[in-house]
Amino acid sequence: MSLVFHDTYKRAKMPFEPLEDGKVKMYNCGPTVYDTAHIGNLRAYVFADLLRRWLEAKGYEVTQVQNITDVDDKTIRRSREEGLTLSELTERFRDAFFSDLETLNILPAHIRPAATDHVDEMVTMIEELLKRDHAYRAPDGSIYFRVSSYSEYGNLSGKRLEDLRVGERVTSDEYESKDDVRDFALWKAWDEEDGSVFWETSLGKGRPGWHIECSAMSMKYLGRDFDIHTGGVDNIFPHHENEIAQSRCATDGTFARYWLHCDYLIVEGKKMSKSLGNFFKLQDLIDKGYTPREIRYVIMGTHYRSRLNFTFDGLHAARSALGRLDEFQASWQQFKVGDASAEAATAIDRAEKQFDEAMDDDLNISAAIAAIFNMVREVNSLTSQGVTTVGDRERLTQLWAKWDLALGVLSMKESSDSDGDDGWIEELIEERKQARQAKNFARADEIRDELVAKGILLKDSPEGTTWKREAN
RNA sequence: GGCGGCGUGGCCAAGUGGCUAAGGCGAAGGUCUGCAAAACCUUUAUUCGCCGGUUCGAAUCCGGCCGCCGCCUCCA
Repeated sequence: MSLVFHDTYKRAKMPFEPLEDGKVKMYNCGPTVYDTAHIGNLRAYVFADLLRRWLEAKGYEVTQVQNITDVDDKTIRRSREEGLTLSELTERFRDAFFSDLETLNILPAHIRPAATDHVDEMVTMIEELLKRDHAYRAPDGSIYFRVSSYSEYGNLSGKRLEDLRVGERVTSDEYESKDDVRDFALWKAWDEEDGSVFWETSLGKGRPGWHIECSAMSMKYLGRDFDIHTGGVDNIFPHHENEIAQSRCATDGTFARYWLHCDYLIVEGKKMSKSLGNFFKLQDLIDKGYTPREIRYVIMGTHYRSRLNFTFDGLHAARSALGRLDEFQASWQQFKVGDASAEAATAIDRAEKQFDEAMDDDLNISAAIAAIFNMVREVNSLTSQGVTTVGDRERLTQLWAKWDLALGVLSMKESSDSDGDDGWIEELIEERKQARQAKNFARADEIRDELVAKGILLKDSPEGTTWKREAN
């Protein structure tokens, strides 16, 4: 069984073989920090996290680099609007972004470079491109990459040079200094709009173009050629196409060897937009009473190359499904003393194998989760027959921990619940217990109804009564 | 105009030539319970947008049609 990934460049699933045995070097296109991320943005990082976790589960030593774009048109415009310096603005949203990642149990990338800290590397690369005649300086002082100098341009996105249409969006003013409308900026000469944002370099006074940062930073930390480059499908063109062109032309290398892209997220079947009222940031959902764990489960639950339909039904389904997994884990405590049973071992082994095969197949998360639930059902059934033992529990604990590491959701803490004092609930439960012992069921039911009205569900068992909050 | 994707049970969602079309949610029935809830078990698509074709055999391949959607210069 071998690991395969769908490579956008080859448009096919390809066996994954890293450059260096046992090691994977991966670059994720990170956010432009001009605002807090919405759940669509966050999907890309949940995906990258799942990818990294699975590679690590396979035993690879992963080096993950995720950049922060902290200088571009949007960050500059926004900082001026808010009356902040560029770094004041970008640091605020960068921190908010990191915080969102942590909330979603996304492991921090090993290296998280910011574009503004790597202008020197970008300048060096642009100089090399100029030297090799893949770039030119335009009359306005900006430097552009000459697309016609790279014959393989368009291979990633499947666009042929001659097909690229000059759309209405390309105003003639903005591009009149370019030799060819398809050429893209490597270096933007300073203008009024940039205000105090500029670097004085050998290239002149200005700032880097967008695409060059990812080339410079990925190669700085991962080497000329590295294994995986990820991003959203919207990055395929032009961003990644341009990265490939400038990187290969500057180095003669391969650059990234596997390109993985995740699709968009839509909400309730529609494109997320503020006017439709279906535009959500992480905190918006938490404020509605959903937990980060439920949100992660939903975002993760659809294959990364499919469009994810994010719905509130789905969020509730996640709550039930996770509850079932939690109940399963809790049920291990009831296992009787004894050696591992052959029946349970068979179910557990099969599930482990199915999970591995599913994830190895381009991260087929649906099939992987199905393997978990199949095992849950089989083991529950064995438990009801009194078959499962402490020996089985050991094996389950081990496998569960492995899956948890890979998915990052099994033991993820339910936060944002139980803020405030829950003592009143315990008091009512105690009163009800006494009423029940006195066979005063009328009062006992009254208390239960009262709690239900407040969204508290009771669960009676031989060990006592426990409670939990109902889905809102 | 160019390139590309999608349409599977009430909802979400795997499967892309052949054992009985995964799994989750929901729903129904059962076990348990003072009654419930929760939990657990069982059941829940002769059928994969429609029409043709290829094949011993198709949700899976080919053609046509219908419907939805993405990208085509800075948007994860």
